[in-house]
Order: sequence, then C-alpha cells, then structure tokens
Amino acid sequence: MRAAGDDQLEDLINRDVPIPLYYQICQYVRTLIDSGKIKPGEQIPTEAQLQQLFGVSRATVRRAISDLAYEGLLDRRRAKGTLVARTKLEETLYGFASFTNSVFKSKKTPQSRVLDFRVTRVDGSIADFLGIGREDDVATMKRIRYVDGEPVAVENWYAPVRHLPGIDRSFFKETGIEQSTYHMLQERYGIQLTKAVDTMSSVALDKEDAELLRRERHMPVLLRTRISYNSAGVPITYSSGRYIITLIINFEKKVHE
Amino acid sequence: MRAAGDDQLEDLINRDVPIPLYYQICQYVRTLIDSGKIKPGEQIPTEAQLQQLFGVSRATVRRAISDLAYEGLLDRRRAKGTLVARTKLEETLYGFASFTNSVFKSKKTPQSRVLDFRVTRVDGSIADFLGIGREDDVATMKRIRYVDGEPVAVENWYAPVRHLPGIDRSFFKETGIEQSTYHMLQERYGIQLTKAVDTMSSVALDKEDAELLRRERHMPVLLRTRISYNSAGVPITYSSGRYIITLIINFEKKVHE
DNA sequence: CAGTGGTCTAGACCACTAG
DNA sequence: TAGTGGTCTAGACCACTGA
Repeated sequence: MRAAGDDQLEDLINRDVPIPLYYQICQYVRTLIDSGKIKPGEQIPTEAQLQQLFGVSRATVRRAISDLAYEGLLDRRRAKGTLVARTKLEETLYGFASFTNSVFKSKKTPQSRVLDFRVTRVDGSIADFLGIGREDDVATMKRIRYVDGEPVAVENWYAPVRHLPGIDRSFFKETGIEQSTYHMLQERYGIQLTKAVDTMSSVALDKEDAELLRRERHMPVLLRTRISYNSAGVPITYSSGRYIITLIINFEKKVHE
Repeated sequence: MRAAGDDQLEDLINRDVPIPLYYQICQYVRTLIDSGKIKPGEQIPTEAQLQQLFGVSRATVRRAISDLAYEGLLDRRRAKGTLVARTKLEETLYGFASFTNSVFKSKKTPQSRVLDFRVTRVDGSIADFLGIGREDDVATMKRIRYVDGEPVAVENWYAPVRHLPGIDRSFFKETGIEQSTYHMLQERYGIQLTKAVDTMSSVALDKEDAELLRRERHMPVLLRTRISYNSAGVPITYSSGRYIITLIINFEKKVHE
C-alpha cells in the first residue's frame, strides 16, 4: 500500500523488466557497499526500511538480504540489525609452512582454542589416509584458529597414537610457537614432518562451524585437507581445516622437467 | 489443515522442539541422499509432495530445499523437478601442472570452449600483478573447461601483448594438448613458464558462472588465481579460475630448512 | 494441458536486544 | 517496551516442460 505522499525513490526498482525484484534490491545493496557508502561493521537499512523504500513485501527484502548474507557480504544479528561483514580477511597462509609460522611471518598473532581432544577409533577414509586399520586408536583434536583475535579457521587433527605414546590434551598449547602441532611433534617425539599432500576444495559453512567462526551459515570457505609424512614417508597426521582466509602457494619448476 | 485420514508420517517432524521446521526437513532430505535412497540424478519429492508429507507451507519447504541447493547438493529445474546433484566431481588438478596435463594424466579428456577473446586495457590489480602500466594492452580470454564433457571450471586469462606480438583468438585451441596456454606460449613464442604463485580461496558462484557450469547459483567453488613467470622472473600471465573440482598439491621440504 | 519450480504478497507470532 | 531479525502460513500468478 503506497501512500500519496510516498516520495521514496522507487526509481531504484523497475517492475516492468523481467529482472526479479529481490535481485534488483540485491544489486542496490551491493553498490551501497562497493561504493563505500556503508562500511564494514556499519548497519544497512533495516528490513522494514528497505520494504518501504522499494515498496515490496518483507519476504522479497529478506530474499535479497539472504543472498548477500550467504555470500558472506552481510552479517545478520537478530534484534540488532544487519551489518556489512568484516572484510573477508586478507590473512594468508603460505604453502607448506604451518599456520603458526605463516601468521608469525606476517607479524600478526596466532592463537588457538582447543575444543575437544580424545583418543578413539576412526572410520573410513581417515583411517585409510593414515594407513592404519579400523582397530587402531587415533588421537583426534578439534580447535579454532585465530589471527589477532579474529577466528579464521576450524581444524580437525588426527594422528595414530601408535606414533605418539602418552599423548595428552595438555600437549596442545593455545599461544606462541608451541601451538604448532609440528612444533609439538618435534619437541615431544622428535618427529619431523617433511612431506605433505594437500587437497583444496570449497564448501559451505555448516551451522556449527558458522557459529564458531561467527560467520553466516552457508558462507563459502576453503576446505584444506593435509596428510603429513615423516622423512621415511610414513603418514603421521591427517588434518582438515575450513578457512575463511586465502592460501598462497609458490611453485618453482626445474626447466625441462 | 490436516484431514482426519491424514496418514502421512508426521513423526518425521516435531513441532514441540525449538528446531526450525525447515531445518528438520533439510535433515530428512539429507538422510535420503546420504543413505543412497535417492541417487545422484534422481528426483526428490516435489515441493507439493513434501508440503503434504510434513504438513507445512510451501515457503517452509522451499527454505529447506534452497539450503541444500545452495550447498550444491540439489539441482533445481523449473518445470521438471529437483534432482540430487551430480556428485561434486572427483576430478583433481595437480600442483603446478596445467589443467590440460592434469586431466590427461588421469586418463580423461580435457576440453575447452573459448567464450571471449579481446585485446584491451585492464584496470587495477590485474595490471599490478602483471607489472604493467594502465596504458599497456592486455590480451584477455575467457573459457570454460571440461573433463569428459562435464563443465568443471571457468577461467579468465590475461597476458600483456608486449610479450605476445600478433596474438589472436585462433591461437587458442579447444581440444588436445594444444588447448594448454602453456603449450601455446612455448610453441608460438618459445616462452617457458617455470614459476607460479597461486592463491586459493572460496567464493559463491554468481548467476553467469552458475549457468555456464550448469550448477546452482551460490554453490561454493574454489577460486584460484595464478601469476606465472618466465625463467627470468618476469610475470607473463595472470589467470583466475573458478573450479568445481578439488586441487591436489604435493609439498616436499628439505630437512633442516 | 497439468504439473513443476520461480517469484511475490500480506499477514502472523516469536526471541532477542537495548533503552 | 519498541524494534530487530527468525520462522511460518496461505494464498497468488508466472514461465517453462512434457505428455
């Protein structure tokens, strides 16, 4: 229902064109952000305001906002409002270097929070990757990784206890160089991991990880799995991590390879 | 409105629990797929059927289906139905190897379709990556990549014409080893690219690329950018690709690095 | 032509936050 | 308590597909 004195700029939207209204609203909000009119951390108009501004139903506004939130561009908070998301972090990890080392190199502060540690048996592909039977015990650990206090990754870590006798939750530190599992393996067991095979793909954040990373569900994140081997070529650890950040890799090829 | 003879199994859903209905439906459909009851390419129940089955409104059903489609698990087709998506392809690319070589190595058939070629000026970061001024012409090319006929990637390719005099659309082949730009640069210009820097991150497919890859909009895909250098360390090409597939990388570290 | 998913409306009640 | 986003309903019309 539009009142007579309705002077909102509905030129912003065009109902005579076969472009969905929600998509036009999407683009409008996008330009607000891209142009810098609304900056990260600031609030965009409320759903009610957008509804009025464009003269559409609330469902249509929500469809537009949802699309942008799924991309990770917006951050919705019940009872507070919808904010422009903190920029997708510019942090980077480098090739084979550990998370801890990568972050230190960029003069930021890495940090961890261990959510879970247990020794158990694992099924299926993880056992296969580690080259063990279903009856072998595996130390499993889950933690959140931070850069300068911002959560940037959720990691799951697995290692056969056969190689790590007496392993305990207290072995995993949450600050300093000691939080590196590479460091821990070196110090506690004298194990050096000199080879790794990574896989990279892309997945949507599920509910649990979205909450841990304080991001919107469905936001696309980098999924990296890594099998690390000791110098004898024996797989020692398997890990999988979901990263908000970008990973950088350097390749060098011998000529005439 | 539920009829008396309404014998649909609404035990599937629990309205007395603070779990959103759409989420419960989501989980139900997920188990149908995970358990193999409905296989890739097969159709899930229509929206109307799910509505009846659970006794909810159509909007609620659509919210559930949308969530799964955004994850890439479902493939909605207007007027036909909603299918379980073809599995996220198991294809893999290897480290520094070219797409063409990687695919050939796995005994599949790579193919390309060039959508666009032009010589133009480019703005901002691409010019920076290539180490050229804003006034330098750049050859730009966009293509779709296929493995055994399935579209798996959209690639954008850029190279300063300064290094590639007389470059023409006809230089880009669509089949065989010749579709490799590495191969083309070697054969036509004697240029060998021996070093590369990649960045990996994760983004949602936009409308255009989703159509090209015949996937759902918003599906998370791997975004890889690559700057390739000749043996003198001069950047020759910049490319960015969106990949449905997984990338594998091998790392080897000298001990005592 | 009937049936599918795509878009849109106009309501409703809720949980949570902040003043 | 007022205002936010979260969930849900019961409709509507559309474009496209396939029989």
